[in-house]
Amino acid sequence: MQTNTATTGQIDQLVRDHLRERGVRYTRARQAVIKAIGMGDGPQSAAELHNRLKGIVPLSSLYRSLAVLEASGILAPHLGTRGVTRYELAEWLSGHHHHLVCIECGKVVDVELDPSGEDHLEDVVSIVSRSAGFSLTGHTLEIEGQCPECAHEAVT
Amino acid sequence: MQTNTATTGQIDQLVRDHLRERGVRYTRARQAVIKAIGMGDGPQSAAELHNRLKGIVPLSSLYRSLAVLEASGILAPHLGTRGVTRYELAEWLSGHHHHLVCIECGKVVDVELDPSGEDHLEDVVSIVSRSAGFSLTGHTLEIEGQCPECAHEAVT
DNA sequence: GCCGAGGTTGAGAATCATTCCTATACTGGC
DNA sequence: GCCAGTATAGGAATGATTCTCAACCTCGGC
Repeated sequence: MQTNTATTGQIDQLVRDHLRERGVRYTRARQAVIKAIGMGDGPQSAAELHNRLKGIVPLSSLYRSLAVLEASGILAPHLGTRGVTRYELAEWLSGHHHHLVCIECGKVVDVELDPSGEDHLEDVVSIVSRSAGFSLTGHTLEIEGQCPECAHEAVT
Repeated sequence: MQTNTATTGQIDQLVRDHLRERGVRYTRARQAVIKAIGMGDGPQSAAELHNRLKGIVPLSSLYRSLAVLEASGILAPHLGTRGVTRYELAEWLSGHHHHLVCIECGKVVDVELDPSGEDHLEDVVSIVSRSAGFSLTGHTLEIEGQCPECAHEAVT
């Protein structure tokens, strides 16, 4: 579930416009990638996407499309589970959110904070980054735990 | 800089005791790894550590030591820049902290929040994870931005 | 409708981090 | 000092990702 409830079609249009503005083509492969990403309910790895797009987009093209879309600000990478990069729609498409990451299976679930929590967080973030001399571009709260399925298995 | 100012020697002793309790040997290679990690001021990758330990600990042993120390709760992995896992001392050795990550060069700097910010954050985290059915094990705030060096280069 | 420039694709090779395998070396308890 | 259980070195194997290069499309100009 995306935290914004834009439909696949709406997102497709937003992406199309955004790319046109920047003079980047929205080719068939890229459209397929966006669609596949919209189908999951959290960041997805290249392997997972390749699976969905089997026979449509070869792996090398898939990686290239991901790189282009990331460079154009459409996708955001999430470096979660060991060794694999998962991609999701950038925040301006999916809404600002944070991640619950399962330490067992690597599953990532998007969550939103309530407005007051988010405001507070942003204050803290900006103070901290300023004091370290960093020019701030974003933040994510990564919450680690066991997802319900893994917690259950651990008991059995 | 570690946020706790335990000396290398103190940490070494804490690690030694912790491992003994769990019946894990504190071999020369593992000691070297701990020392090398204590020398950096943020999480370090296997390659960086291998560089420091050139000729002392071969790569395969280094990885094995990292795995053992992680499993024993001495080290914590940080999956930062694309494709590389960086290790740092676990929080009970280095203090609870968050990360400022440079989006250009991948450098990671540890930061602590002030107590009220941290308290607030913990409340938020526990509410969110409970509502998703996750059993909470930890959290980190990842703040992204440009470090002073990279920001400066961008200007030049 | 045709052309050329430049971006894009496909397929496989190459690279990089990490893990696995196996023979050898060490350690602690007896 | 010997044994069983661990740990190590070093190289091969794996898996994700990136690169290379020839063939292919696409867009704007004619």
